[in-house]
Amino acid sequence: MNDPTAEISDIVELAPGKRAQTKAANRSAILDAAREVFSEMGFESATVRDIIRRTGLSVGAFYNYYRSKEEVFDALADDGARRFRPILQAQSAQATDFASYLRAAVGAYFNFIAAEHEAWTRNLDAENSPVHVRNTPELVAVFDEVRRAFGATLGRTMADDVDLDYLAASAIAVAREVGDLMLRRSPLDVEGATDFVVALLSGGVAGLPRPRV
Amino acid sequence: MNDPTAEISDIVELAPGKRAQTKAANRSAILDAAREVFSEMGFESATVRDIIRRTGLSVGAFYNYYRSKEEVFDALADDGARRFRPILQAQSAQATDFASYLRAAVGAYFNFIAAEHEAWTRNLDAENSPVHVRNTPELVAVFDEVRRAFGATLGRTMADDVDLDYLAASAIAVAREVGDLMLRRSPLDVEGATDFVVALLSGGVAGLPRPRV
Amino acid sequence: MNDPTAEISDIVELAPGKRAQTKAANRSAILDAAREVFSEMGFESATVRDIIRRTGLSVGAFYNYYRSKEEVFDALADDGARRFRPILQAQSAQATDFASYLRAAVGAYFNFIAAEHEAWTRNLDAENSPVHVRNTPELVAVFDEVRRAFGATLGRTMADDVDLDYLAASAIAVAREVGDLMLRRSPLDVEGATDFVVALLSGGVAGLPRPRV
Amino acid sequence: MNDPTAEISDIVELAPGKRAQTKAANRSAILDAAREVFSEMGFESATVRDIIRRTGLSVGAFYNYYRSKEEVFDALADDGARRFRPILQAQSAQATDFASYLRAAVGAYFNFIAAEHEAWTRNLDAENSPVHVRNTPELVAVFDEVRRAFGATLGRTMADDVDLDYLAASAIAVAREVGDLMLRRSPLDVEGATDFVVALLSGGVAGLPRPRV
DNA sequence: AATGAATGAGTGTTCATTCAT
DNA sequence: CATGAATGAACACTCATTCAT
Repeated sequence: MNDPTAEISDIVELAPGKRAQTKAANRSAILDAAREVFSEMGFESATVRDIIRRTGLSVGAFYNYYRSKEEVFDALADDGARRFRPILQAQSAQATDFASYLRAAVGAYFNFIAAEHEAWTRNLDAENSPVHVRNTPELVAVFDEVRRAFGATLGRTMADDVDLDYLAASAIAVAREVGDLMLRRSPLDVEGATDFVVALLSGGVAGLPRPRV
Repeated sequence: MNDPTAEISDIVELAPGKRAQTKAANRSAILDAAREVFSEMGFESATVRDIIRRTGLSVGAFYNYYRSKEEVFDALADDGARRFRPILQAQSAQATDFASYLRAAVGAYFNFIAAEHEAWTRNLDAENSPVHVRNTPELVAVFDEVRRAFGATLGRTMADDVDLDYLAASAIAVAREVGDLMLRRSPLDVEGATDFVVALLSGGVAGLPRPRV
Repeated sequence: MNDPTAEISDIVELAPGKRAQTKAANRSAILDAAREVFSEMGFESATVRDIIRRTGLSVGAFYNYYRSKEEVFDALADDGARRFRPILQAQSAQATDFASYLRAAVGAYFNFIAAEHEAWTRNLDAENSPVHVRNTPELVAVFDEVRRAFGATLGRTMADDVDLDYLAASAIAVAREVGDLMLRRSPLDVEGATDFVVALLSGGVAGLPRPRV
Repeated sequence: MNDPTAEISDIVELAPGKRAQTKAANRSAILDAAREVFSEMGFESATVRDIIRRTGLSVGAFYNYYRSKEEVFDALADDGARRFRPILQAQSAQATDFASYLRAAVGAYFNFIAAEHEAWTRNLDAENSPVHVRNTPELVAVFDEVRRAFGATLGRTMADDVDLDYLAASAIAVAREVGDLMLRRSPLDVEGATDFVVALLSGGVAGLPRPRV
């Protein structure tokens, strides 16, 4: 920055914006790596070196993009929320009753995590992992969003004398657990998982769909 | 202490069990402190010093009782499981159908965590806590047990072509979430929470009870 | 001590001096254990607990007999020297020339370590041991004694224009090394080892005896 | 530093090797410090902090260069062996009989330790040191090499019915002891020490040279 | 005296973060 | 901006020693 030759070579060697592109690429490379690493080892166990190792960058570079390990973690949450919220809202905008909202929201969520697949590996090996794994921050953010949206939709649909807090928490928990399990199975069956959650939360055990073997 | 003979035997010979009493007290003090600390900060973030600080003991004392940080963590799981499993089994022994088992199991769980109250403070301040919170190991153990029992009961009741994995995971997640919320509320309403969970899982949103304000 | 019944039972149950006997026995039990442990693990690696574990006594008892780990170590040296010095002196009293003194001294040393056998296990597994083993303090003391006696005898025998320091150090080193090797072999051959050392130091390689296979 | 072009290239681009130089310097500074510290206090007593204190570096820096305390210790052995072995081999290649090999080997060893002087300070203050001193790993490695070479040469010269193990161990022990003493004297007399060892091992006490006072 | 739980300074090692190059 | 060596606070854990019983 205080090196004038840098400016020149920028112009000569790089297309305009090329540097900005690299910057953005690095930022997101770190973010992606962090998502993986935090998923696999949890926030505390993950080291900054674990993260940058996957990017090919240097430790120093990490601190050029994020001020701390904590900051990437938060950025991850922001990122997840920023990308999922619009999807969720779009999907659920036209929902009129609880069941349709539920289906839209859960479907959106499952499609989202299915798309992120790799990155959301998260609990895939939770069974045998050292137990000390952690919530990806994106989940937290997403859950907050879902919780809010849920509350709103429910308020519109049902008499608000139902225990909304309990219901929202329950629905989110179910979506989360089933989502994790869904990712663990192959082939990936988003529709089946969505059907299950919607059915369970709408009609209870009695209305549950039969899985196709 | 409230045993007058203790004073006498103290002088002549060691009060039988006096030392053992202190040891047991310290052991459980460490266990309690560990439960709190792991709840508040998670396994990784929690330091051995965090734990012993709450007991007034020394670092060395910690290692007199547990061989490692890991071991207290495991002991916590054992402890929780050991105390809850029999309760759970007793309660659910006579259950004949899914609904009755569900009610017995969930009721047992909610009563258990309600009784542990203080100790199970767990996520009570999760909202404002440093985000990096974690599962208490006891929960893990208990959940495993519940999951197993659930599978068994369900097999008896329903055709086993329902997605048992999804269902067990969902039920456990719901019980957990609602249980946490329940503890956060006052007055404590175990019955209400139990009703909610049973109703939701049995009949879906439609059958949900109305909360008494 | 402030327990009057103890005094009584001491008199009733134990022969007079019995207590003193126990004390002496404990002292030497600790000493023996320490010799073994220091031999096997070296001073630094050996822990006080390692030592008392072999005596059946308690940590506290250890500090009743010795003020510190260091003190047992020193006591070991004193002990070794105290027991070996008279033997050495008796054996070498009538020696008139270097060769006869050498034979007497080396023989005495080899017999001594052979007798202590077990305790002097010392380097027996030095080859595969973690390298970080240490000189038993007894060796140090014994060596000092040998060195002194050597100097004296040599002065009498040879013109003192030979390099006494070099010679004494060499002879001690040879005795030590060969002694260690001797203990490693079976059957134990004190005479053969003595012959070797005497021959080597007296007449060099040329005069060496042939080993019996 | 004494390279004028360095200044220029420093500004434009990193001086090639400048960093590498510092790294190498630090590495060897740590190695040297470790040699001293291990010599003075032994492996167990020596702390990593003791070592780095002498380098002015930080604890962390130590682990930048060596993965563990153990590793520096081993590196020390490698280092010593790597540097001495070729010298030893070169010196002893043309030896035809035991006496000439002995002279070449011992001479090489004494010259080596004399050259290393400072570093090999080793036992110089062993007399008043905290007793708990230890073999520098380099000695171990070097001794192994000497032992091997000795066996080979002796096999050629003498009937192999002499006790080679005893002889090799003895010769090595003598060289070591005399070497230590030699370093303690001033002026340094490598030739005198070599003469002594060769004479003692070849012809025994009888053939010993007279020291020049 | 004997016991063994308690103490806490000290050890090896890790890792987020800084900064000279 | 990138690099990666340097830093040092912090951690889990050990162990000589003390001391109440």
